[in-house]
Amino acid sequence: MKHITIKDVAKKLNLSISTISRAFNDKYDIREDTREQILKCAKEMGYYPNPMAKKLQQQCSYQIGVIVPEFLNSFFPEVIIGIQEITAKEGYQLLIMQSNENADQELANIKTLESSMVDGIIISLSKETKDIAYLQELLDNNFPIIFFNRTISELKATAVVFDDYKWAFFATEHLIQQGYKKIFHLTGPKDLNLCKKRKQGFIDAHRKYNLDIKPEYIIEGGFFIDDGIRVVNELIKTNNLPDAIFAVNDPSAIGAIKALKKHGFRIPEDVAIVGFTESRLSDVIDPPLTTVMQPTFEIGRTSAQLLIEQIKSKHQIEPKTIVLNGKLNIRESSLKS
Amino acid sequence: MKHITIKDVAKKLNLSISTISRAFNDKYDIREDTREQILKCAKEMGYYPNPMAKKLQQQCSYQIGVIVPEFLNSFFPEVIIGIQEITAKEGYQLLIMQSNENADQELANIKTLESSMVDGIIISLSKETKDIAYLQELLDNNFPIIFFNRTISELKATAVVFDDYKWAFFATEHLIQQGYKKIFHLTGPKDLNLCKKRKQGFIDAHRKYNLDIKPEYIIEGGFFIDDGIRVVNELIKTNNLPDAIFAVNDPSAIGAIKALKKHGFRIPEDVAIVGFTESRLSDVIDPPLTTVMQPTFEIGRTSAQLLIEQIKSKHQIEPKTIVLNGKLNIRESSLKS
DNA sequence: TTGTACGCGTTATCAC
DNA sequence: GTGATAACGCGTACAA
Repeated sequence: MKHITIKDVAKKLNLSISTISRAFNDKYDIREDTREQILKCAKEMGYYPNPMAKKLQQQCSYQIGVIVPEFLNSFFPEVIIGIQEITAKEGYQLLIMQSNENADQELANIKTLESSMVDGIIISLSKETKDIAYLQELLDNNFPIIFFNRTISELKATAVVFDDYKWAFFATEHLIQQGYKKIFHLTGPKDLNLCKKRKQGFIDAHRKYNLDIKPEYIIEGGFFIDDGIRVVNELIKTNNLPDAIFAVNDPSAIGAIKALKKHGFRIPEDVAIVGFTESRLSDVIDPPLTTVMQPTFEIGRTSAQLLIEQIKSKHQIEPKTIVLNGKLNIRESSLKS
Repeated sequence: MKHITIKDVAKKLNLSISTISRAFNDKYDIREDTREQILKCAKEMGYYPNPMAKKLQQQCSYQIGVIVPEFLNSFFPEVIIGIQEITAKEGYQLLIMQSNENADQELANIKTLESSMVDGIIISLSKETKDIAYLQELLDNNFPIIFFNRTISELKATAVVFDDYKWAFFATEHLIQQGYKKIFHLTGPKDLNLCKKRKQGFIDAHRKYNLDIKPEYIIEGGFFIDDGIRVVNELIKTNNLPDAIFAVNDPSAIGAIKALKKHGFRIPEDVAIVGFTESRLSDVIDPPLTTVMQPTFEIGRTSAQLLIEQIKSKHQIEPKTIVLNGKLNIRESSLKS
């Protein structure tokens, strides 16, 4: 099945290829009837411009690279759907890659995308990324990159983030207002901004209510179910359980719930739990998990919009940080009966 | 940041562009030392062949389209990861699209991918797809397409599927062997092969044990949590609960569990539940869900391998159906105490 | 309004 | 072993 080219159409209609081309790019003068004739004939012949040739000619790929740490949890897929919503409308396609939470893989992905000549990149950093030299170099060369959710302070770039501080504050405040006194925080990878922010929100909420936080109230956890299980098992073993737990994210919270239930503790009667980042799981776990809902689709849409803006504008755009808002979904896991 | 081209390298080294090109495509004669010199210099200058030009010249995009119904559940993401494993190695990139379980969207995706000149497509059909004329036309034109999981009988094409019949049979048999007698089956969209197969497995397992299936034992459900909830609520209302339920997939099973628990029924004491298609959720729900594990990554890898095979071979390849194997993960939700 | 001719950056087919 | 040169399919100054 050989592809029909512009030449075939030109030959068929006894016109030059430029005329055909013009009919398809409506920024040129062309008689309306020839234009219509061409479009009609082209459609009949099944012609459409060869994207490869077009890209080569225009020196841009109309493709956007997306790098996420993973897409097994629903968070990143939802963001990607948001991105796709915008980019599809503008005629861009997505090359989606995952870093697997691995900095080397991430760098390799970036280089692959770069050499694929994507017009821009939307990225959420892996949890272990520290070396940002290469990214910064791209940014300095005016290559369009938008960061979302997972960012690093040193990076001078446009980012779409969630107000982690505020909502961690609210989530903690919710527990305090429910009357819980001894509240533990399970943190995530400590280099990530969002973890720092969530931790700070946790601390400042206590400050507001003049509550003490002992050092052992803040425990290094992680992003996965297993992290929650591990940490809570340790607490149970050392007989040092809190009234309530504020986990850095939902999987971690779910791990905590599973471990507690396994040892016969009731939730929220014995220990209340609050998660972060509404996920499909929060409504499946028993009891349903109180958690902070992030505007995942919105994050995607905003990132995509900013990126396309940046791609289209030829001059440098001043980096800015967009902070999106969320919501606290209160469910059984944190309700004092 | 202008890109370095082959010309720049040629000029710098006082060589012709053909020589440079040869150095990068090692199928031609070239003196080893000039070759090394070129590669070294190119690296210093930051040159790499422009993929767009290469693609135009070679008339193939080195990109593969992937169309899935959704990627919010972990099933499709896992398949995609499997696909990526293989394609990345072979230098192909993925254009991932989702049909949103919508036949029109699916067709639009196919056409977009086609006009993007992807070298092939890997697709899992939406649950409502019936009109396969366009796909069949592509296939007849020798365009490489691999179907996985969701297929339609009429389609003459290579497919990678799961042995839905066998494992539905085993899952049902497991319930029967546990001593359950009145077992209901919640089905999925009835046009999909996999739903028909799972239903048949359910029926034949009963036949093997000479158990009757009354018509009302088979209930039209759906693929989502809400479908499970809806159906079970109806059963509760009409006071017609079974001993056990075999659901067409995990979300459906989880919906059933949620509805039952909400009305105070215990699982598995009052009603046992078995799901299908191991998902992240099956281990989060309480009690843990007995379910059939599909080799998601393997499905992806196999599909990718077959597709690449088909892309590389110029002549027609006889359609074949690859059937992959699974495993029954027995957990609490189906264990008679 | 339309046609001619060149360039985009490669690879491939010739000569030399 | 290396260098011209013609494709690949398109957009677009420039000429007509």
